[in-house]
Amino acid sequence: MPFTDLDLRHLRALIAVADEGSFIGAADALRLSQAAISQQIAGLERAIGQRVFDRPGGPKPVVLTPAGRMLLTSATAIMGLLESTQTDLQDLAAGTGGRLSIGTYQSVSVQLLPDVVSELRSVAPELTIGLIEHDRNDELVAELLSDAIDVTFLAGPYEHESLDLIPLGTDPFVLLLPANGDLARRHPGRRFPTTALAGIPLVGEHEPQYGAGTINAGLRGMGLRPRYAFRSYDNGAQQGMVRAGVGPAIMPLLATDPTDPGIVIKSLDPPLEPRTIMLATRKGATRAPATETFIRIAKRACRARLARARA
Amino acid sequence: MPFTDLDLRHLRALIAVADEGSFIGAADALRLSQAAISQQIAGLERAIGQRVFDRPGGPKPVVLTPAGRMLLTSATAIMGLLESTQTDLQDLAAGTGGRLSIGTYQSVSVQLLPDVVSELRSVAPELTIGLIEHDRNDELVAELLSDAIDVTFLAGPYEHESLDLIPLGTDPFVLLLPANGDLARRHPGRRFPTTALAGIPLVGEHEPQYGAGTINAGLRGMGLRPRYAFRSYDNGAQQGMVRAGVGPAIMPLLATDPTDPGIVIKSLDPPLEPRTIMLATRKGATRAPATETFIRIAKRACRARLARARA
DNA sequence: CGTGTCGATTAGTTCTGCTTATATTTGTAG
DNA sequence: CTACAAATATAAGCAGAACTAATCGACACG
Repeated sequence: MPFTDLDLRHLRALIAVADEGSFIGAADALRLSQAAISQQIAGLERAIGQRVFDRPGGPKPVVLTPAGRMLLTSATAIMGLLESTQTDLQDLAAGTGGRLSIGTYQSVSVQLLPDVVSELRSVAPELTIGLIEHDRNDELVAELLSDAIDVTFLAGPYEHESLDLIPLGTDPFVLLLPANGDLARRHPGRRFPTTALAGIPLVGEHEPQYGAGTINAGLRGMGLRPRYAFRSYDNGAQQGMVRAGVGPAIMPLLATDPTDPGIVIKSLDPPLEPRTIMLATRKGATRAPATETFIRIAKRACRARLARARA
Repeated sequence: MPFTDLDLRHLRALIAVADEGSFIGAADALRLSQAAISQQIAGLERAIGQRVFDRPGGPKPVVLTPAGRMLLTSATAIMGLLESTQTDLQDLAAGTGGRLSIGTYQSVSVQLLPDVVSELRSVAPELTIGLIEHDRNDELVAELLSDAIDVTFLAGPYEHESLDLIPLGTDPFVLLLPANGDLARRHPGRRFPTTALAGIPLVGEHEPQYGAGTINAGLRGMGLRPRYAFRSYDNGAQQGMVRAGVGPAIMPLLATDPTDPGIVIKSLDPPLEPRTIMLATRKGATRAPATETFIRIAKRACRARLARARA
């Protein structure tokens, strides 16, 4: 802890005297008495152990010593830093500036975020938006708790004692089949009996990810023992494998591309417990206005997007 | 002037609390009571108009708000800057660090400075030495008065009301003749009658420089009207012209290279008023210890160099 | 539902910083 | 050389800020 006797008053006085060329001028500029400036500078010189001004006496202006020049450089830098910090803080309070870092995962990044970010940009053009993508909830939570991000999307069901969770909506798991395969022909309706998947190798995610765990748990809960013919982290790759006939896939609706003519999408009967899309912030932590704005926009956009997808 | 209510105390408290995770810990670290920290942080929050910590209550650690993080970033930067400034100031006081900028002119740069700088380096290895070279006194003085340099060599006679002048020695004007020319044969002694230069075109400096003015004034004072066959800013070039038989040159002894076999050096009789080599600093201005050291070394080196040259 | 661990608040004291008034220093004019 | 002008330094007193000690209130944990 440097300069325990030093104070911003001292630095302000130093700058003012250097600017004005006299103690009296500085006193005038700072709305203080000449004696106050004299004492400030004396205190400053006592604190650093060296003189910062030469006082020629009489009507001549005071001039900086080498030590004074050195300290003045730091003092102006500090004042500049404080000034910019002040405007940054005001921007932060207004929600119009600063930086907002958002944690996401793949399907959200692709399906939901573009709408949210573009709307956020139109509301707060000066805001810098940062994205960090992970595919596992616990990685996103770790980023949040280390303050690397301000807010994150999470896939539920999920509970965590240090988080405030904001549900945005539920994203049902659906079945993807090749458009002209056996299974699609055998079950032409919009629904597909889940048990009919017994013994069929699936296309899915790798184990450690969120989706695979809940899908497998749900299937096992119906007495099925899922096996996989192909696994990928990438939603597009999974869909491609389905199209190529490698096997059917169970994916969250938002992770699919329903415009693909090579596949058909069917709902499962009985359904798996749907994925919840949530936002999370640190429990009890003050949110920046920009974060609040983001949450509001995300709620609305998510509702709209899910309604569109179900249609 | 930003944050007139803000104080280094506040920033120190902010840093301590952020480090320790609790007000009590920070109070302990700063050797203050818990109430003091609480009031510091309250004052800080009042100054910036926003909360910097969320207090969860109970045994949980306090956490920074977005505004707190922003301010903490600036606060640590400021403390770091102050810390480095502190060590810089100590180096400056000890004369072992920092920067010393020296103004010079050509003959000093070539003949005197190498010795001085090398000795200065051995005494204060951490010192950064800067050189600024001009050939006219007033340019050097301008640099000094604008604080661009700490000290400068000057060629005298010279007076200036805002300068402290330190004479280092006198450097006599000597005559350079081609070793085997008419003039050298006609005046074989160590001295040369100045009036015998009447009507002979000389080699010399361009007008605006220091030397030319005093040389011409001195010659005119003896009834001569000097004319020039060749002029150059460069001392070596002038000496080369003498060697090539273009004409004789009058130069300060220190500007000559006496080891050149193609020329002979003679003293003038009667002599011109010799050039004084001086150092100058701002009048009444505190000198950094490094500057004092430099002056001491320069005095000694100059005396030694002039004695050697006269031999 | 008490108990422990925090932070906030209050009251009182100390100390710092400011102001007014005066002394001191330096340069300049007569 | 003296007097004056213009600047900083110093002294004394006062007002306000900051600190301490003690107490209160909130929250978590057992």
